[in-house]
Amino acid sequence: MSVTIYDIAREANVGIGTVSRVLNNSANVTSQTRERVITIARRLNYQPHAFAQALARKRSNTLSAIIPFFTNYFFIEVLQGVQETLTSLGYDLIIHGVNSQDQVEEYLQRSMRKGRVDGTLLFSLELPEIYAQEILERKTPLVLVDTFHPKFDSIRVDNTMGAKIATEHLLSLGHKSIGMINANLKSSPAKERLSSFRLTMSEHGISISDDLIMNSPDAKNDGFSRESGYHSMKEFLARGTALPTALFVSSDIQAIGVLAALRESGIRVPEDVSIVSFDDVELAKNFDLTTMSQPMFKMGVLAVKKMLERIENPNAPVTSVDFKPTLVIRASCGANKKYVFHQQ
Amino acid sequence: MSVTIYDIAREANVGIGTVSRVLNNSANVTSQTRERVITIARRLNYQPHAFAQALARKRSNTLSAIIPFFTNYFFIEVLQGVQETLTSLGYDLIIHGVNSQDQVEEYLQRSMRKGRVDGTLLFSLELPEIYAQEILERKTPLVLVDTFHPKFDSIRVDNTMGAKIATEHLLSLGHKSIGMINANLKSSPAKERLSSFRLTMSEHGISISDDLIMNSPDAKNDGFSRESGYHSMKEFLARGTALPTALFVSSDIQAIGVLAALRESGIRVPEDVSIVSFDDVELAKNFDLTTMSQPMFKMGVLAVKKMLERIENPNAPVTSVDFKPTLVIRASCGANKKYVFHQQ
DNA sequence: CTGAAAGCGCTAACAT
DNA sequence: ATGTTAGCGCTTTCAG
Repeated sequence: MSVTIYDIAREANVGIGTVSRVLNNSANVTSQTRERVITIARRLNYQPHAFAQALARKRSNTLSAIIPFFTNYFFIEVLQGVQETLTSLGYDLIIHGVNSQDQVEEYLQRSMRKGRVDGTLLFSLELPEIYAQEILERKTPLVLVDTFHPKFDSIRVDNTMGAKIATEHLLSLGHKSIGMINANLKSSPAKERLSSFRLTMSEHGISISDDLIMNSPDAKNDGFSRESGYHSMKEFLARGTALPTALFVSSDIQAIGVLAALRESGIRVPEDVSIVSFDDVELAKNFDLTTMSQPMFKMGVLAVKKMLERIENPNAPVTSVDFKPTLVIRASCGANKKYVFHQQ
Repeated sequence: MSVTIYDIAREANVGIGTVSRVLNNSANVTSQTRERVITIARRLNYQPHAFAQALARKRSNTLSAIIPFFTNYFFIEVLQGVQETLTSLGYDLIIHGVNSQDQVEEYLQRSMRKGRVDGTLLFSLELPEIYAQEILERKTPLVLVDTFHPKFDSIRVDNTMGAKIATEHLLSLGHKSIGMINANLKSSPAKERLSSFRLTMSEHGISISDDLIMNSPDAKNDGFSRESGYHSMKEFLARGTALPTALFVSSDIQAIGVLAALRESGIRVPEDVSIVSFDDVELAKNFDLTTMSQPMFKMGVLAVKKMLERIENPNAPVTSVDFKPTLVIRASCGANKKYVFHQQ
């Protein structure tokens, strides 16, 4: 079959132990024999067998990521950070795209097959408590991104602050009547963004009636989708409530749907209604969306970093970091005169 | 450490062979002992060690994909097809995102580490001839998606037909002066789309001068990017050539950039210039792009299917399938009155 | 400094 | 039908 260290050992007249040593740069090998082994290995075009290594080392140098896969561009951008960091470290990444919460469990199981991966990254999905226990017992490293559990390392965005900044931006522009198009309240980001919106409004002495708020009933991707935004906006319009002068939308992708729905009704943005959304995915700039920017790439990088630390030191105290989102002003809120949002 | 088949064997008073047999559903086990083993395995919460299995089976049940990762939404949609098919078959997917051709080689190497993966999927990237040889010798299954090599299975889109249909659509709308915003000619899809465009035009008796064609110089993603489209359009405009009445753009993502550049110059679509692009990524509908649709999900599914066949039968003749793209008419070409592309 | 040998956890061929 | 054993390819003691 393939060339193994036995082949090299034979050719070099040394034991496989020695071959292994030079291949792993471990000390105590004459530079003579080292040379010889390396030359032969190269000549034979030797490639180590990853699984055999993993089995012997009890370490696979691969991570898995469980992620609401291609539905939301937010993840793609975080993944990019994960990918690049991992690659530079010689790690591999196994991707498990899930479309619903049920699938999470299956993959959690799979990832936990001992030795399969050194750790797993869970994105934006609630960690079922039953699994939390089991994972803890098995000591499979797990880090959470954009989700939370007290027993595991996590990396999140400060949704409360983000929603506050977004809301205050709108307020500062003179808006008094502000509505919110939200994702599904089952998701914690949606929950947090809503309460912060409410709180901020009330801090400014404005109470908001329920018909100014539209929560998505969608299960798919927890309502963080274009369709969700579109339908929410349609329904909002159908309610007949007076249109607020501004809208806070819980994600860029939804905002794109909102824009479409608005356009169909001949409602202009930002002339008739201002919009600020959340995420700042690459798409956002194509739609000139004013939005709360999250450092997605950096989050990916940090997730990997945390994971590696956890692997090194399984008993270190659990850490949780919150990134602070920043406001990116484009045209959809009407604050930026530079932009021409709609052409004639 | 973790629970192994030895633990189960001991508890069940059987040999590890028997345990292995029931776990693998092989015949010749009393339903009695089968029951017993299964119960114990479940109670102990046994999880097979994937690497040990792979080592013994000489088969890993994982595939790798080398892919110009997050840059182009086309890939994401194909990947979705790959992912879902693989998952349903119990395979894992290791993703290698590359940003340039150089990285391809590194990953090709990595993927070829014997036993690491059962096969690799190469997307849209030229296969260096040196590697082609080596891969053939090593007999690592490789299937190409959106790229081609005579020695390997491949799945592509018929770019020639696609460009022809797109061009003829524009022609049928009465356009005589049609330009093309193309990606980097280093990429074969770009090359094919251009020549087909040229050919089709000349078949209709129209010769096109070079200044109606703009090829991207970008290396990044071979010019299939929003920025590339934006800059190409800007430059096109700067040339001072009379603006054609229609533009064929080599990808949706570029078309989005083109749209932005046009908007900045106050040029309306489709009133001033009609556009048809290529791919039909999900985004396309958000921009009301008329475009050539490629069955991306299906391509992903088929790629996996081909790979599995190749694994089963390494010596089967090489196959190559071409998907036929279809025209999706939206607003950007002005043919569809239903759409209101720009609001007032 | 280096060879030999004992695993890593599992599969599969070989006995019985 | 089931126990035993020999690998799979590599790492890592343990001698020497």
